[in-house]
Amino acid sequence: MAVREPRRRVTIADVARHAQVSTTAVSKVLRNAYGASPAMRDRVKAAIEELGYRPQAAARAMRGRTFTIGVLIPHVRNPFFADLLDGIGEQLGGTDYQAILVQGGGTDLGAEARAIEALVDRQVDGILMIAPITPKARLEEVARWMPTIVIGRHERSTIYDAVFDDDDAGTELVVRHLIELGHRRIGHISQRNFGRGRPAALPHLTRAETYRRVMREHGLGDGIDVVTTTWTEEGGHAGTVELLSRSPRPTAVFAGADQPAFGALSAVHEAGLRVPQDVSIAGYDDTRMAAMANISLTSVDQDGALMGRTAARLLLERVEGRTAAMRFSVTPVLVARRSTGPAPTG
Amino acid sequence: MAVREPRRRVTIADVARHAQVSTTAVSKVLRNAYGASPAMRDRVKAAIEELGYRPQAAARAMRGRTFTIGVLIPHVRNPFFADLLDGIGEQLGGTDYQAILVQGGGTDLGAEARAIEALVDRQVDGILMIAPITPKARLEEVARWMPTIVIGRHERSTIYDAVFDDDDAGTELVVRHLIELGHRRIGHISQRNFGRGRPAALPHLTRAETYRRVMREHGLGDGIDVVTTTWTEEGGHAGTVELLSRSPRPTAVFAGADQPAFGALSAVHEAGLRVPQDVSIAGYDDTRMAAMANISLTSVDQDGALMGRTAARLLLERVEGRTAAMRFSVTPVLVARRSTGPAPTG
DNA sequence: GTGAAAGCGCTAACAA
DNA sequence: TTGTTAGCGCTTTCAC
Repeated sequence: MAVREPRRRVTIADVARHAQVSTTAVSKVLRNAYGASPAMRDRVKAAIEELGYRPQAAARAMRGRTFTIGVLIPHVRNPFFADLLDGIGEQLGGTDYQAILVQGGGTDLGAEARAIEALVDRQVDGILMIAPITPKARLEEVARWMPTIVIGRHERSTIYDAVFDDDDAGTELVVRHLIELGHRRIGHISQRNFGRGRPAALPHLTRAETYRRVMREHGLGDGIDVVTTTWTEEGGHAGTVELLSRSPRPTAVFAGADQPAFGALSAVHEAGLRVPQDVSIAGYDDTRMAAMANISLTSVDQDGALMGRTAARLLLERVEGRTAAMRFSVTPVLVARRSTGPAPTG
Repeated sequence: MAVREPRRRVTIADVARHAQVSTTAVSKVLRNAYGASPAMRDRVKAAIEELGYRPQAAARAMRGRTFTIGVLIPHVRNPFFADLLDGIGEQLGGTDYQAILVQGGGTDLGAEARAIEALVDRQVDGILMIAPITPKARLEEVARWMPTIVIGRHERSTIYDAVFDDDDAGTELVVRHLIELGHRRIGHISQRNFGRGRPAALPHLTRAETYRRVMREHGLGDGIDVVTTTWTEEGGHAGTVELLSRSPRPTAVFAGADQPAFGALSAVHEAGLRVPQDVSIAGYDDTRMAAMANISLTSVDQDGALMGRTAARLLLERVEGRTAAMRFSVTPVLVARRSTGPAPTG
């Protein structure tokens, strides 16, 4: 009972036989290649339909394309990545390309390396890497093999394309916003650095750097206070607990991303303090939860769907043959909500 | 500049030449197959190491396995699925199998069908389907081709394995909890039904059914009020706005899942009502956000990581040859928090 | 225990 | 325009 039937799959040869043509003809029709008369196209298409034929990606991979786009994603738990994936899906919809996702961990260089290799081993036609922590040299090594787009990192490369948010501008927006509200002691939650080498191109490092710069530019060097955790709800919570234990304690926290900001909100709440009367909280990413009325988190919007669409478009261009490197950056917008307010007086 | 180097990949033949053995020998070593002496194993392994050889999945797929597990996921935005994926990753880690994810949409039968076909076309060794809306007949058709585990649906099948939460028990827990708190008019937010045929096996339908049953069993048939939207923050918000417009309005809302529950919280907040003094809100899934102190959402915990681990384990068993069908159900636990409280008197 | 050789389904030279 | 044919990199008989 319930034995797997080794029913043979329909192949290109079956279609050819059924349509009374050669396998070459079928192959041409499948790829919309030159050299097949309209009449033959119709017959082949009819046969494909009747037999329910579907090309096997593995066999195609041996000679040509797999029509597969590999997406490296640190972790699906980050809601901002969902926006990126929406954009990617939008751009790929209607094409013959299918996106497959592989989780890289986001905090484990080895796991990410394995994820990238998994994609390479599976002969995808191109790779979209979302905020990889892998050293640039290795990224370029991969990019030499196959079309690659790196999302979220700022370095210049002549071998792969880059799509990123202007984290410097976005951070400046939030930090200035807080300073204009009268805050002088502003804590910042940053992420542990998991990569090696010179990874200054990663968002969390740019954000921390810009935060420091803007603070100093406003003569608030003494108000700088950075704690380093992971950008999760739990990490944001722990980081905020630490910041709140300072004396004097900061009157505002720039959490670096929405996920840790949610944890920050809960930590402030637990401490019996009010947002924003006692402590202002700001995030980054403008995820959907941030817009909920009971959360109302001030954040920075970087159009994730646009980034995703652009990245996918650039990748398809590369698959089609472009080799010149391109860079695309999104300009972020501050979305001020009720989690930030004037600094408490006194 | 920046031209893609068509540098040939290292193949099994290169390894064989380098180790002075046949390609057959290399293949045997790779698969830990019988018929290779320890001495030969060592030489081949050394050659693999030196040359940096990696097997190409596509070529393997032509004859044997791809060592790839396909995961169909409705949408990465649902945080509960992240728990499932954690469990799957945990179980697959250390094996030679790699999980690849494909998004199916969750609300579009056609998109899901394409996602499943994409997985089949790519010759994965097995498929894990998370809450598919595809008719059972089609699931069984796929399962006849390749090892399949269905997560989240309750139907019995002799062809695929099922891993699911006991939604009936979980729903009973929440609804009774609300009734015991004195609520008589309890609204419920359900999901539109996107599938066809007899999809009574999907979680949202079980939850709605059980909600109705428990209400009636407590003589609260008149207090039943179900609105149907999508299980997103936005959907939960819209559904709650509708429920709050009733007169008399419900004193509690069982949102069916955490995501819509978050939207419900925001809708109640916007209406100028207090949670739980005016309206109690309960979700399902016990996601991390639910535990945040400022949210403190009453929910039902279904151990997603355990479900994921189990599903992956069952799938590997099937890949190794098991054909008898198995079912595994997780017993949910109520997690009462501050979003639910006594019904307002009067 | 070892290796030669056939062949998986498809694409792309090349001939016709 | 059409078809013949030689592989792509691997696994798997089946001799030895």
